[in-house]
Amino acid sequence: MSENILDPLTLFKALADDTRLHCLLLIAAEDELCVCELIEALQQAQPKISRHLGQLRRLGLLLDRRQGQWVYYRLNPEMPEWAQSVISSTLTHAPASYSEAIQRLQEMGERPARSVNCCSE
Amino acid sequence: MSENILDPLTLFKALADDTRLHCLLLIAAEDELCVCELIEALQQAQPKISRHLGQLRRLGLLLDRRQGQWVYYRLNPEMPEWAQSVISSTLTHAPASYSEAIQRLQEMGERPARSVNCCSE
DNA sequence: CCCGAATATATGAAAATACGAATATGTTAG
DNA sequence: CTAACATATTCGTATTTTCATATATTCGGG
Repeated sequence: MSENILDPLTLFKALADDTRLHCLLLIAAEDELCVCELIEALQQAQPKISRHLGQLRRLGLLLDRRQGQWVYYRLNPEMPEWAQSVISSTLTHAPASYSEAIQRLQEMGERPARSVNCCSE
Repeated sequence: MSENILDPLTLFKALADDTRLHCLLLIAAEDELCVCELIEALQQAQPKISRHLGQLRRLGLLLDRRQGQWVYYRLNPEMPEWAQSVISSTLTHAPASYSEAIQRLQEMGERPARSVNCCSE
């Protein structure tokens, strides 16, 4: 089941939704984010965020790991190079709504501490 | 009217359809193609091709020019750099269906002659 | 001026997709 | 075990997108 090769159409369909695109860009910029951080950054309902993250995971774009009660999502390092290139090209454009989300992240009070990337904050 | 700035979500929605994606990739690879060539290459109905090309043109991704009875489409050179980068990264991946379309193009008998890029065939 | 070829657009109907609400699962603390 | 919190899933519906068909437009030739 694992290695469904990602084709361009599938990638672009995945990126063709505002919530999914923002999640991916934020995660690409921050390396790893948990669901509650994305909820805060994007000001969207929890089931909505979760549903889209699940979709991105099933497509092979994201990996998740559970740490205690939190689930962290990160880019799948096995994503094809061209796809990573698409994402990073997009990241350089940084639409306004994206910066606002980043700022909300930084202003967010008690962000759950990572035990692996220790010493964030 | 003219310079609606292209944002990532709009681009990805435009690329999230098989017909539009193939048209864009083929045009990106061949510099310029007319509608009848795309019809042959993609084996799709004329109104279908035309509708999607019109959409790509309205979004500012393509430019068209009429030469006699034919209408030629090419990439809009004013497209933002990040968007061009997205397209060219994708082009390097070249899914199977894409090569088949290219081949159909080459096997196509009487392709309309360009007067500007003169001397094709 | 009329005809045929190439291309564009309009019109519903069908299919795909996204959403909110309710609910389920899993984790930690007590 | 139970309460409380974080996250996931299901379901019915509303919205969006696509398609096929029919019709319009533009161009070149007779």
